[in-house]
Parts: sequence; C-alpha cells; structure tokens
Amino acid sequence: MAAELNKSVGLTPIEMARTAGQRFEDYLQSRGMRNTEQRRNLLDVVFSSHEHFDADQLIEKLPSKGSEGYVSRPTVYRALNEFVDAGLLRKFELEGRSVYEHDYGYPQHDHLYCSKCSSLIEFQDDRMAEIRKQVAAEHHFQDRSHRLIITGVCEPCRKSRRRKRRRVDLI
Amino acid sequence: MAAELNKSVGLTPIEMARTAGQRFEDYLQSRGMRNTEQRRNLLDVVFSSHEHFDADQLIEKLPSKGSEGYVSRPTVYRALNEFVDAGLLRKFELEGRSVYEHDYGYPQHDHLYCSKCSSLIEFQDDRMAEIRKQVAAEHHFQDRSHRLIITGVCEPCRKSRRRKRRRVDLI
DNA sequence: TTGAATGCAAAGGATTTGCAGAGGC
DNA sequence: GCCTCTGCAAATCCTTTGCATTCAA
Repeated sequence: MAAELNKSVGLTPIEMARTAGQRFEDYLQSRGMRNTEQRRNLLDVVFSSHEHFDADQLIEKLPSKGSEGYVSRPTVYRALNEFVDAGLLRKFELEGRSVYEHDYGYPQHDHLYCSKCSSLIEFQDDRMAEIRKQVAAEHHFQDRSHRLIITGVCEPCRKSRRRKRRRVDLI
Repeated sequence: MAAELNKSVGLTPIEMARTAGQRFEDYLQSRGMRNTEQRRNLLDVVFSSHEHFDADQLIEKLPSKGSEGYVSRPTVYRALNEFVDAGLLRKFELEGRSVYEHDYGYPQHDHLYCSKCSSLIEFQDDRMAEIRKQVAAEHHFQDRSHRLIITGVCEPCRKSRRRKRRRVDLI
C-alpha cells in the first residue's frame, strides 16, 4: 500500500530521500542549524523505507554504538522532532508510543490498525476530506489536520485465529 | 454538545451512573471481583459529568488523602482500566496521555481537538460509519472501532488570537 | 573561531507493579 | 476465613534535558 501511494506521486524512495534531504537542508539553513553527519544518517535510514516506525525501531536500524554511523538515542529523538517540524514526517500516538510516517510529498491517507499484530494498513478515501471540511465549517473550527484510525483485526490475523479455534474445537 | 448527545439517548447523568453501576456490578460478579468502596467512589465521580478527562483530572476531583472517599493513584489507574474493559469508558491517546470518555449508553461520535486550548468538541456524522464499513470490507478487515480526531483551532481561540494580532498591528 | 550539536548520564512524567496489610463476600 | 483489593514505594517505559566536549560553518 505504501508502494501504491508512492507510485501515485511518481517518486522512488531514493528520489524521495533526496528531495526530503533538500527540504531539510533548507529548513536547517533558514534556522542557522547545522547539517551534521548524524542528521544525514538518520534522514537516510528514515527514507530508506516507507514503513511506519517508532523511535526504537529506527534505532534498531542504525549501526550499534562504536560502529560508523552510530547515532545516540537523545539525538534520534531530537532529530525526529526536527523532521516533524520540517514537515518531513508526521507523528501520531499508538498504544502510548509515538509512531512516525513519511509526510513530505506523500498523499493524505488514513489507517487500519490491527490490534492482534499491530500492523498499520494505509487507505485513502476522498470522502474524509469532505467530511472534515464540512464538520469544521459547521463548528466554525479552523481545521489543520485529521487522524483517523480504524481498529480491528486484519485478514491474516483473522485467518490464523480461526485456525487456532478450529484446533480447539477438534479436541 | 455532550448534553445534546446525552439527550438523544434519553438518560440523565444520574440515570447513566446507575445503569453504568449495574453494568459494572455484573462485570465484577462475573469475574469474582469485589464491589469495593473505592470502585464505587470512582464510578460516581466518573459519571458525575460528561466531560473528557485524564487520570490527573479525575484524581483532582477526588477527596484528598486523609479525607473520606480518598482513592490512591494506583487504584485510580487500575479502576480506569477496569472501566474500559467493562465497556463503561473509552480511552484514547492525546498529546502523550490517556484521555477517557463515557462509552456505555453513549452514541458513537468523533472529535474536533483545539491545539490552542486543548478542548475537545464532539460531533456526529453518519458518513463515518459508512466509510469505515466500506474500507474495512475492501481490505477484508474486521473493524471493531474507529477514532477520528480533527485538529485545528476552535472558534473562541481563533477570535482571541485575532484580537491579539490586532493589538500588535496597532503598535 | 564560535556557537550549535552530540553523547553521556540523569531527570521527567505517565503508568504499572510487588508486596504487606485491609477488607469484601 | 479466604482471597481479592488497596496503598505504599519503587519500578518501568518512553522521552527530554543539563552539561562538557566535539564539530560544522
């Protein structure tokens, strides 16, 4: 699904990383911040795949302490906040932790969340923008963003659960 | 808005508390759990108003330590989990903390969230159920619930911001 | 050179947990 | 009386922060 949505924008992950990198450089420049090796490392890893991730998952993908390319935990957290601030990533809360996803150049979408395996499935529905706009207008509310998560059980988990139940039934 | 939605079900807060209490007693009984004074105190306070709240706000509404009716922080957290489990409350994450709202006997609704004053405004839109059902079907996903939050700036905050801006403009 | 960024260690805030005593049933 | 519940203190988990050192510009 991530791949599908990405195609719709016509950019490969590598192109995205380059474009995101340019945007981030502008962001840094405009604020007198520095283009450090750590920030570049993190940007590369973050844009190397379209998966949703949390801070720990990102850290796991980084070289371990002592290795070339290592980035400390506080720096990871600081950078994630910067990426969000720069409009590269979008952040949301799930089960008490922060989850990040690509934002820059990525079309608006929402999520199905499987409570069994914690997987996030993206979907797009144009009616959402419509509803949001209309509800906001009715309440004289200035809408800036929305977050819709449909929670349930994904197809693979439903199937595996059924199998388990059948086994129990057979005893 | 909470009052409006409540009217649609035809129950006053007092009636709600009683009904919720009955449901909770059933829940406790069926699990061999006990109907303690603390749980009763908490249920009363939780259903004394329809406001959204977090653990700290609930604790603030309780008698302080030493007073009649005091409930300790761990017990509050344990009870909140039980209320959610029993279907009395619904929980969601906002700005890194858990927020609770009445669930039992309360109609499905979604929220506008003001990022300036943190207020939550409820709204109902029948199209949401439709979209959810349809998207879930398309993805062979078994939907159980959804959560939609539209973030932006509420009317009062927009007005007060405008006023402030005007003042600055006049300097 | 010089101020921003890093890594370390430690703090912070929300929530949970182990356990001994209290209290429903 | 038995077994759950409570309150206390402490632990846990995620995230942020203070500070001395390092490094980009």
